[in-house]
Amino acid sequence: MLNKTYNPAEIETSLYEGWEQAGSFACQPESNAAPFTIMIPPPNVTGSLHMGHALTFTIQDTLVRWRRMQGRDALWQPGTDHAGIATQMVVERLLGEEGTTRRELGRDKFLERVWQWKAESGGTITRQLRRIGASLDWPRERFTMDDGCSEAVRQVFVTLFKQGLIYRDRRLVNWDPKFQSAISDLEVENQEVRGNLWHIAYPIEGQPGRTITVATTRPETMLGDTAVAVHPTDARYQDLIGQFAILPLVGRRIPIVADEYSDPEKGTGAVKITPAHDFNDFAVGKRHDLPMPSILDKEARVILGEIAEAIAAVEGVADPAFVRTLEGLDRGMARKAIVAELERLEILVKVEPHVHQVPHGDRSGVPIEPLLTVQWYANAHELAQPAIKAVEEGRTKFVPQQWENTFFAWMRDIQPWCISRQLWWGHRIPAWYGPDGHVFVEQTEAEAVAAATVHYGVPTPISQDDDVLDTWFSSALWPFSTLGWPEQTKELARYYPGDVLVTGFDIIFFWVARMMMMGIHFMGDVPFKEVHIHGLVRDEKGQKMSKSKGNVIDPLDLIDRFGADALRFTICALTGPGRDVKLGAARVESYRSFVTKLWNAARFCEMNAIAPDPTFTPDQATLPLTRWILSALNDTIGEAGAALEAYRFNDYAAACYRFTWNSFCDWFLEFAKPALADAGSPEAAEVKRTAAHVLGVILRLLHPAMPYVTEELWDRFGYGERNSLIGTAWPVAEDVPGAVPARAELDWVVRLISEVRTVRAEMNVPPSQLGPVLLKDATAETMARGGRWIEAIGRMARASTFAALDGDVPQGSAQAVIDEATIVLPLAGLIDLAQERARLAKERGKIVAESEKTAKKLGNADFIARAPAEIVEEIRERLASSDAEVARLDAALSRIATT
RNA sequence: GGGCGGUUAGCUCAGCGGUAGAGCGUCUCGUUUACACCGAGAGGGUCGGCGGUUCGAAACCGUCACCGCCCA
Repeated sequence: MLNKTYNPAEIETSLYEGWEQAGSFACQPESNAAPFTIMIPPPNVTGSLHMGHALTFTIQDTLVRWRRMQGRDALWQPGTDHAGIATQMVVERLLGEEGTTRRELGRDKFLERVWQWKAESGGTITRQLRRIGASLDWPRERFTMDDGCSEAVRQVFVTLFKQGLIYRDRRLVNWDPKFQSAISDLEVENQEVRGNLWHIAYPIEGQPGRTITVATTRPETMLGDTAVAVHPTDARYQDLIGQFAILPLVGRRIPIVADEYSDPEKGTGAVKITPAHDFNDFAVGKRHDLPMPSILDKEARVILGEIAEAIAAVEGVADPAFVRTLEGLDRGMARKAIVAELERLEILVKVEPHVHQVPHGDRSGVPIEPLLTVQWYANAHELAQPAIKAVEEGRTKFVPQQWENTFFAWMRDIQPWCISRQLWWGHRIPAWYGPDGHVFVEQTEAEAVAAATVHYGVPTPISQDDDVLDTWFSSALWPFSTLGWPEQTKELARYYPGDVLVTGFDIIFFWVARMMMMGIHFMGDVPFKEVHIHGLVRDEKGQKMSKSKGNVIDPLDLIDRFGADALRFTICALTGPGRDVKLGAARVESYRSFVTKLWNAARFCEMNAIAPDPTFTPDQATLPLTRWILSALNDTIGEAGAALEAYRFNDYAAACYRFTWNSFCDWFLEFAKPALADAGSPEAAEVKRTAAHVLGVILRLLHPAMPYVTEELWDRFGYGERNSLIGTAWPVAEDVPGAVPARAELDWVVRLISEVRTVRAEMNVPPSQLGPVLLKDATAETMARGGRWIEAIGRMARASTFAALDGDVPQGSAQAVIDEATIVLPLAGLIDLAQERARLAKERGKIVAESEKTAKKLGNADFIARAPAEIVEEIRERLASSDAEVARLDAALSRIATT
């Protein structure tokens, strides 16, 4: 016997282990089935499961389980990426707690330590993914730092280098002073900061007393100024273009240049140019061929080395002694000192409070310092072109399609991709330098040594580049490196390209773009045929979840409280295309009711000895009841499949919910009760076999969304072996004979019972009070139909008898209209006639309004002339039926009119 | 400043040319042997504003307002 209530915690773990041990998640490379491949954007190895993961993995698992049931050979490739910065940070923090540092330990020991950490703690997220039921092919789990992936990285790097698509360059990068590494544009977050706009007067050379006032948010960078820029058309400064200003504090003469970058509307219209510490200034510096001295070091402390020769004493403007005191100061301290000195010199004209965007490292949280360094770059512009083309040509499709625009906008304006990172944890760049700095890029040290020997003519010591590659460099290879590339494995041939990449829109630039570029370049084909972009998970109020807001919901907590199925079904129910998902515990709690409802329906079936009968097929149905539910089931199968096909998880969930609760439980099982009680009849046998069939289909339809409870019920009922639902075929609609009349009949019964219930409820007739249900003016066919359902009408409409009414309506009757007939409920003494008249009048009012609306439409000659004939016909029928209903209501009213 | 998305019942959303819908919540009734994580019933909307196209607009077009996100 099933328990009275469903307890997810009791069964989830053992069901999952059962599937996993049975190899139910495994792909079948040797099979003839069409493959279905999903490559996950690998989660960060330091990560733990958050609601975003719960959303994306629920969607993916729903797709994978569905396709697997459809007979596809599903490969859902699991794994994690090595998350260079994040992982290094985690391990450094541990070292800090132990009172040591990465540098004290040394590179090799540190890396050992990271691997140790990975072994102990790197499996958190993969364990948690099991809790939500994700059916990933675990034995194939990969890690971006494992040997195979690392070999792929080296091969790709060397190949791209030799193709000229990877090169070293000295340019500005986003420098994170905390990690002391370059970071990606995408790891930079602009934060609004309340700062100041400092207006500083720069004296004009040779024109005593004349100054040009620049406005800046970063006065500390002025040590590195090499120009002042004004807009070419700015009338205020025309005569100064080509002149020189004296840079305060430093004493260097710097040109005043005309450049459109300067905005006449902002500040004073004159801006100081510090090419080595600002991206815009760098561009100005390039255009005007300006020197680019760096005045901040890798920890964002002042250095004077590159401007030492320029430092000069200028009376009242520049004091070398002051400048020398700045050396080694942190950028914040330097700002204070410089502002104070400018004040003292009385060349600080104005300080204006100013709110502006300051770039911050998304992990370190500190302001990013643009820094001139030599880094490795990939020519993203070139790699992007085939990726753009692939999307233009529809070889990769975005769903919803609008995200293509985001992809195009990013890819068409893509900047050189800085791929080197000044970290220890990651793929060390396979580049070695000779004593003269000549670079040898090879896959192994031995090959590099050999190349160096050839180059120099004698064996020559070389040393490897200290830097590692951006984590995304290896993630970009994931769709093929995990399949064994560069080996030409059978998996690679079979599962590449993948069918769909499922991810959030914030990931388009990260994985989607990069996987596209690398996939096309190295595999000659796109890495996935579709990209399904889903929304973000937010809290109930629509706020983004964040630790600082304290509104984070832990999916594991929700699973503990309500079960994985409830969480998963909630996610499906709330996931419309391109919509964010607003999720709170209350939503999950309410969808848990659905899981319980299914459980209880199954329990009811069990109590009535409903058991699977593999010999049953829908074409054997003979009764209106069974034909009706089987036909409705066919509709649901169609809706659910079409919804999943279109990534409309909300429609899929709603179709299953509606059928299970509203059709199967509310009506079918209720109608089935007499047949079930009368176990011996052929009708009872058919109803039972049908109930078992329908329940089995419900379990199959719901399995992708609610794998646990459906598998449990499937097994307990004996539809199949233990853990077999996951591998059972997805249902298809099967022909049901006589479906149309069966549906007309049951539809009528449902309407009759509902009408009677409505009238009784509105007239406050207590359910315990039974009464006759009489039909006036009903055709013989209608009466026969009602006669077949007399038991259900009695039980569900609280009817003592069901009969035709030939004579007058009994005193004190309530009435309602159904098709050609009028329902008469003789309730003398139980109802208030005045109230009943009011009720009928109100009903009549509604129908009259409807009738008038349609009549008006038909009175419009243009409508008759221009609307399609079938629409006109439909409106005519609507008018006829509403007029007929008004007439019946009028008759009903006149029967109980006061006299 | 540029772009994208949104604005429909108290809440969350579906509908995207032909009678305004669902789930949840609310109210009323109900312990009828699957289920109170339940059953029955009800109430609740000039579909953000204004124009336009059309026989017909919640839907299509224009415009404005407000909200959210992305890029400068």
